[in-house]
Amino acid sequence: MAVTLKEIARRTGKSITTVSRALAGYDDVGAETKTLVRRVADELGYTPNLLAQRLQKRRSDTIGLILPTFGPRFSDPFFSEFLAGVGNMAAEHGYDLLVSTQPPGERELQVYRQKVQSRQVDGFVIVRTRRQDARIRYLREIGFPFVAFGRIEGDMDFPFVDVDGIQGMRMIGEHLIGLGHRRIACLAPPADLSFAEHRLIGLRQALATYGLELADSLVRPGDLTQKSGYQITLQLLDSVQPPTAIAACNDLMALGAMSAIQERRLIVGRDVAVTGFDDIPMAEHSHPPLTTVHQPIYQIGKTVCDMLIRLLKGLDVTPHQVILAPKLMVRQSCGANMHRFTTEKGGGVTIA
Amino acid sequence: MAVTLKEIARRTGKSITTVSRALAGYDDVGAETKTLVRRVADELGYTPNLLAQRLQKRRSDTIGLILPTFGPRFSDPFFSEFLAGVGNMAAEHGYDLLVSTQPPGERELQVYRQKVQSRQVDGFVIVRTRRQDARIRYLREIGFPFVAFGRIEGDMDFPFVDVDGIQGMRMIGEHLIGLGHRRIACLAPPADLSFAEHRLIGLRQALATYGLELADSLVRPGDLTQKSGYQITLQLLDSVQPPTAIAACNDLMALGAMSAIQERRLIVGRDVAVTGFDDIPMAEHSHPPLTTVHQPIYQIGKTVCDMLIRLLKGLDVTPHQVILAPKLMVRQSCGANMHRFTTEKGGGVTIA
DNA sequence: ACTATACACCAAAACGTTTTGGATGTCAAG
DNA sequence: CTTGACATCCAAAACGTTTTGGTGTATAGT
Repeated sequence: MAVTLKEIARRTGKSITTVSRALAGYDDVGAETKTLVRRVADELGYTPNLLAQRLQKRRSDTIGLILPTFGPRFSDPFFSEFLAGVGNMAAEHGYDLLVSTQPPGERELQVYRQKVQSRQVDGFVIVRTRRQDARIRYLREIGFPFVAFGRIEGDMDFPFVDVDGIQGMRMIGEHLIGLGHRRIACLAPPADLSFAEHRLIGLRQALATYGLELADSLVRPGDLTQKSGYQITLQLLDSVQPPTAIAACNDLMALGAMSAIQERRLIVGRDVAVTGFDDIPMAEHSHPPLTTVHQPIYQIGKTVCDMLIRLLKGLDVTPHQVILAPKLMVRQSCGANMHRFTTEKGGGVTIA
Repeated sequence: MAVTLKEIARRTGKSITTVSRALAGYDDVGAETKTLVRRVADELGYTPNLLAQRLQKRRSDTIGLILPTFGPRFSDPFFSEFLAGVGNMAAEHGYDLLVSTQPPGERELQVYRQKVQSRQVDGFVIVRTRRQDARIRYLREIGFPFVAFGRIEGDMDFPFVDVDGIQGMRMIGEHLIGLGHRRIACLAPPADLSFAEHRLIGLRQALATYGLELADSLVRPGDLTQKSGYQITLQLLDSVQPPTAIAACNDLMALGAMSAIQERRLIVGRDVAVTGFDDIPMAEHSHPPLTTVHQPIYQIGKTVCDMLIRLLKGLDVTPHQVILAPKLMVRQSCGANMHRFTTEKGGGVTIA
């Protein structure tokens, strides 16, 4: 059977109280008693029963993370990296990470409510915020602790971390325009996502600076998967006036776009430029390497989790709203650096 | 404050016992009392305190899943899909999923031990088994419930699900040989992983059937990432006698291999054939689409979790060892189906 | 000799639930 | 009027921990 405080108390001839306090290091326990208790506890391999501890302390020491999945073939390199960041930080502070998957919708909120009411978690990490985010509205309403990755529309008096999507996409836009592109298409995210808006605005800003406009026909909403990037790009390439550049709002769609372009026997970077957003590990090793905007996803996961833990511990959380500057990663899919891409070894055409 | 049984008892004028039993549906509670109690519970929005419930029931209704991550830039599409499968099945049966990340090694086992001893989880899902798997050895030793995805070396009297890697890789080998390849290189997984051995055996078997051998110099162990596939392939291409086909033991490395080949301005499928293993979502939409072996990862996640839950509930778990037949997905990276790849639309050379 | 002050300890309550082992009342049968 | 069966209810114990509010015993100060 599991070893309990009671058992240690019996063996040391002390009371349960004393044993508990000895192990916790209180100084109303004698030095000898302390060492005795600790020795016996070690010998028996005592580990406190967390369930009991949590009931008594009235907190679960658990952080909730509910992944908004879409369908069974859910596979997002973005999330696995984020998860690692959150998970490691949580573990570092002795918190558990309770992970759930639930597509956005009616039931999603139920899950949050249930976890709150049954006191299963002490706080939530919210990912992929929506412009109108029912999760955030609910949690704020009841005053339940959470930290979001991403912003929302309207009142934003809550802790979050976000990357400046406007600036990121503006950099992409300016870079593409600098390379001579004028007909730029955008593979947009679902419109209800917060970052969708930002990224579109950023792209529009870049174009506006040069007196250009983003034609509605060139803004194509996808679902963030490689497949949708692929399909939309095929359509774009088959249109009467295909774009010369495709700015995808995430890397997965950008990779799909590259596949589509290559399938049409066109050269990415030369015939059509492609850019992404996220800088997932794969971006660096795709062919050609993907020009994109770097988000330190792992680090963001850690930061978000750290902020939440500070919040839970009642510590000061400043700044409680962090907007990170994105970093443009110019590689070859945009047509810049083509010399590297073509001459390095295998010969072939050199475009200086 | 939170609503408790006590509060309901107070309001209904019944005892805590009766309230508890009424809600649980015991039939030693009068019909009227039952409805009364339920009504009041509903009105107050009662949700049982899971911490208390679990302490009393001496189980955590929680399944542990510890991801063996490597480094901070951990990003494996394989895991996110598996996670979704496990998570959904767990949720369906009212179980929580406790996710942790921990690189293999000394500390990893500590984490398992700690979760077991503190009664944080009722059972584990083990992923990416090693040939000598300390996790499995430990859990078996203490008789703690778990189900593994993957096998181990030696005594295998424990529940697991696995895909027949030998057969899968044999199919790959035979397919490549059928296409005329004789110099086949293998991008192998780290040797300590269980499936590494199986896949190499499968490939060797295929070659042996045709009186061929797998030269040691062509077996290159990687670390399963795209980056390592990329680097190893560059080395292979630069060697005196480059292979005509590269059989990667997972899709990520295969994708890296394709990048490397393309960077050398060679055509994947024509100049060098590439194959993968896993059939991650990305495989279908890479360029060219990746010939690989399909593993129903989401489904495996569900099955593994289901088996574990049955185990925990004391239900019959038969068969408790499942080996799934893999499915060869012939696409274009291997050089088959090249007509589709080249002629579909964009013109260019047709290789019938 | 009396009061402080510190020190070392502990019984009991509490956290919120489920289960155990009755208690009470009613009704029909004997 | 008893007896037994049945239906309905509940006090108390238990799960394993932490905290509260003490008690008792030296030692020091007056």
